[in-house]
Amino acid sequence: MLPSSTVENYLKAIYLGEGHLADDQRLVPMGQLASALGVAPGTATTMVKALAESGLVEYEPYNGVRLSAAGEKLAALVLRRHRLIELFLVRVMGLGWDEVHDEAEQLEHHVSDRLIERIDEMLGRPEVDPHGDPIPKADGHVARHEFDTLLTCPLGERVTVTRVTDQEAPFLRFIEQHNLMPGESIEVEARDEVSDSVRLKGRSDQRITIGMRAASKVRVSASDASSRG
Amino acid sequence: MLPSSTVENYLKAIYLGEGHLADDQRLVPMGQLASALGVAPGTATTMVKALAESGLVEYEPYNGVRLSAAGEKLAALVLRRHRLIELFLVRVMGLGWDEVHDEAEQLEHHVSDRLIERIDEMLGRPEVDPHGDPIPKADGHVARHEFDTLLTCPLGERVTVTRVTDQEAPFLRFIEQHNLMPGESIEVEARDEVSDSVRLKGRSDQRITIGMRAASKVRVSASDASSRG
DNA sequence: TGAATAATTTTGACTATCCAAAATTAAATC
DNA sequence: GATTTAATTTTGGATAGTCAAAATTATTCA
Ligand SMILES: [Mn+2]
Ligand SMILES: [Mn+2]
Ligand SMILES: [Mn+2]
Ligand SMILES: [Mn+2]
Repeated sequence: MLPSSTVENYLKAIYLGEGHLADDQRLVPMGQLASALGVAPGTATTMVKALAESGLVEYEPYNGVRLSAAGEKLAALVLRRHRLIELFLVRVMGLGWDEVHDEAEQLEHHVSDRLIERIDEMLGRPEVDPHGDPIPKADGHVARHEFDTLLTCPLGERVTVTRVTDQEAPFLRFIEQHNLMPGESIEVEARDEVSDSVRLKGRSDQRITIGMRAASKVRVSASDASSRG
Repeated sequence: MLPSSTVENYLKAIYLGEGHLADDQRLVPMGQLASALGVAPGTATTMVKALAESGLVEYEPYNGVRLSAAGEKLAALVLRRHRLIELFLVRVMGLGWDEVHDEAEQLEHHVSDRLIERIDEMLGRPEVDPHGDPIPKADGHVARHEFDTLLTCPLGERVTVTRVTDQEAPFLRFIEQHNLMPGESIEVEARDEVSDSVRLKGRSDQRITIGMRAASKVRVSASDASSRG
């Protein structure tokens, strides 16, 4: 009865897919799901129908799929394992933040509850992973902070990077090389629609200009008093 | 082309099964293999024929199966991962030596070469796992020490426990509770065929009497100068 | 050496997961 | 509103791994 790694991957992909959507209409389209998982569309359809049978998702033909309460809890626990493992690999094993995602993608399905509890304890019950993604609690509850991106935050004010929402290694290495990792204090100097670019002032007034697509993947919060690492 | 965890488990079971046998006639019978893996006999037959197709084993119908050179190397690498993981879980994560085997049984298939290298480095290139089992090198080479068991070692001489060849948690807990773990210095006082028992003098002259079956699972070496932790 | 027993292999069938291509439905466009 | 396009589902088929039970081969033992 325990879910296979395939099932866990589907649930997680739906969970993450739902994130992009509004609170009411949170149906993930089949096409998006299939491409997120790297399977053919028909495969996703078949699989989702099976998941619906076992009560983990609700499926609306031609519209998409959403998680049931049970499915959402399971997905959150997979994500918890994933993110705790990522942080563990960076902090304890000394791996780079750009190489832990793929490793966690495998291990998240094969680590026992007992070991996860050990890791959580050893890391001091952390709230976020190396990319700033929140770590769900053991009961499946997730703290959902809403942050601005570099596209929506105020201009000319110091802000702190809180989260980088792209797991691709080359992007993460770029972020690291330019001191834009979570915790860094930066400022958006200007945005230009025409050139599709955003100009930043980074650590020690270092200037960088990045594209808007990239800018939308960096989340920030106001750099004043109230914050939690 | 990379082997599935099922294939890895078969190769490892054959490798370990061969251990019991003499150097010439090292064919593992199908029945033993099937029961080691917890599958039906017919399943093992089918699977072994497939392994033979891909050149990982040599299969003699009605006689049994042995590893090819390629299969032996693969098996040794799986065992390397298994044992490094066990030691890591005990030394770094603080798990008990009686609970790491099952965890390692899963993780051995899903940990990357990179992470294994990190673990090996972090542990200081260890030679043996928490049970005293030798850890194969990255090239597949294994140091095969031959040790006496408590059934064959000299009577009335101090010896050092080097290895405990049973992974069952209750047995390991028994060993631990009576200070018979690898590294402990003990002495066999007497053996009695009739009562099927072996009397030991343990740490601080503590006396224990165990059965011969159990005694055969504890390996020891002479307690004098030359030894390697 | 012939029958009884034990080990092994074969057969037929099942589940989970996947793909390619055809068929269908929905959305967009004229 | 009819037609083209895009998304989705269906169909037919494949692979890996498994089991139960029947058939076969080997072994034991009288
Ligand atoms: Mn995964
Ligand atoms: Mn992450
Ligand atoms: Mn295993
Ligand atoms: Mn071991």
